[in-house]
Amino acid sequence: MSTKNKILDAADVLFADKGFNGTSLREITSQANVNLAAVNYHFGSKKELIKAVMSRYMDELSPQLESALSLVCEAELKPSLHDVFSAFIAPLLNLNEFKDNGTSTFLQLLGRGYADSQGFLRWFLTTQYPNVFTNFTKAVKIAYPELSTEEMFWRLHFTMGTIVFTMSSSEALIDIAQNDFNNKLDIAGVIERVIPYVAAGVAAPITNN
Amino acid sequence: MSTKNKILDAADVLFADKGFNGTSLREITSQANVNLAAVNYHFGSKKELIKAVMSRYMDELSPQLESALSLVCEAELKPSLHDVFSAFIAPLLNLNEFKDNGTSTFLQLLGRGYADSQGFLRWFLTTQYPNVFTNFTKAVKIAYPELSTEEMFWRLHFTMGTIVFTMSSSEALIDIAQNDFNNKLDIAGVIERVIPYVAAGVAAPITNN
DNA sequence: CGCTATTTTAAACGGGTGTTTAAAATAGTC
DNA sequence: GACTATTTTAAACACCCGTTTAAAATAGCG
Repeated sequence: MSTKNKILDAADVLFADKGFNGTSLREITSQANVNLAAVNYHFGSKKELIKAVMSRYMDELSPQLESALSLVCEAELKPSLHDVFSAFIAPLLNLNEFKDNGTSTFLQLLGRGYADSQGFLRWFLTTQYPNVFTNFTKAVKIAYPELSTEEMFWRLHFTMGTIVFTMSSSEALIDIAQNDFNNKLDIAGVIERVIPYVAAGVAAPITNN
Repeated sequence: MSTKNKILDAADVLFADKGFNGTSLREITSQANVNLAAVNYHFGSKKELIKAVMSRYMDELSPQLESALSLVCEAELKPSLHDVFSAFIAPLLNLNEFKDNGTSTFLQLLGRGYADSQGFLRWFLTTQYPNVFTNFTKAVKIAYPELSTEEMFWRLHFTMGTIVFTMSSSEALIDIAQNDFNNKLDIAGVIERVIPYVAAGVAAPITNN
């Protein structure tokens, strides 16, 4: 395996676990059995390494997400919000075949990216992968046309928050669920539980103010 | 003003803005016009300072929250979920009188605490202020008795995620809302928008699996 | 005032950070 | 097989971190 991939593989697990700021290049390179300077040789800087880690997932995910969403939009029947959000399930779970624990790791990374580094990752995602966002809002608009653009903006951000936060602490939650309720749950189970929640949230009655 | 309070005031703004790990003691003390060593003299360590910053808010908030929730529980009519979640509004907004931008700052701090330092703040809150959690789950149980304890566990965590994530990036979102929709919004407006969302999410139909 | 206790201060400590350097090792090509 | 280009390596760089020290300043009090 190439040095570049060894670094990427070590980095995304550590980044997901301890955050971008909380993971040092020395941890990454020693985990990857690679010289410290290799990161700056192959990627240029730590910031570029972070971008590369995220790109590896997004380049795999975003085409699947786009086609799943356009499939929902072009269906015969008008889709429900539950249909729209369910379109995310398969592409997200496919990340598990792309890489071990890919789904969980990617969603944790997403959560880290929103908290660390003052929103630079948000900028990166929305500028580098804008189609995912526009296709998604288009699908929601079809499923719930009464919702104003502004109201939708807020509710989609609430949804983003729910997903990202849940997944970034999903391992701890799964542990608690297993201890307290003796219910063995995995990442797919969490996703199936969160979909009805966010669909109902977005579908909430419109407030009049 | 005492050195201790000067440090606390500088710390909570900086912590909210850049996270706990992302803020150095040198930034805090120079912002507070105070000597670097004062933090360790008055608080013992950075970790204890973080606890002190959170305690200052929680000690103000938690009694108000407890009484607001018990008031909802003891009302004549069975409360709706919207009633339960609305019980948070007044106590949270009261933080603005306790301190400038108190509501926004506190919620941002909460969001930071969940992301940084691998859940030590979650431990701190649930062990030091457990009544808030138990009263809240009690209230939800009254409003929606059909919901199993396990399902409630998950939905309350989703809710926590929505709130925390939204508020930790609320300033950026308010800016976007103002530019794109020319709609001047403040933290109270965000709270009023998120309440219907989370209430509907928790009230979602129960999945059968 | 004089004495003690508290608080503030400048300086240093030991350690970790991302990045750069220049030499050594390896791979690729004529 | 010699020569170039790419990759790897150990070492050092400059800087920031939380914490500690011991002396200086201040406050409180009989």
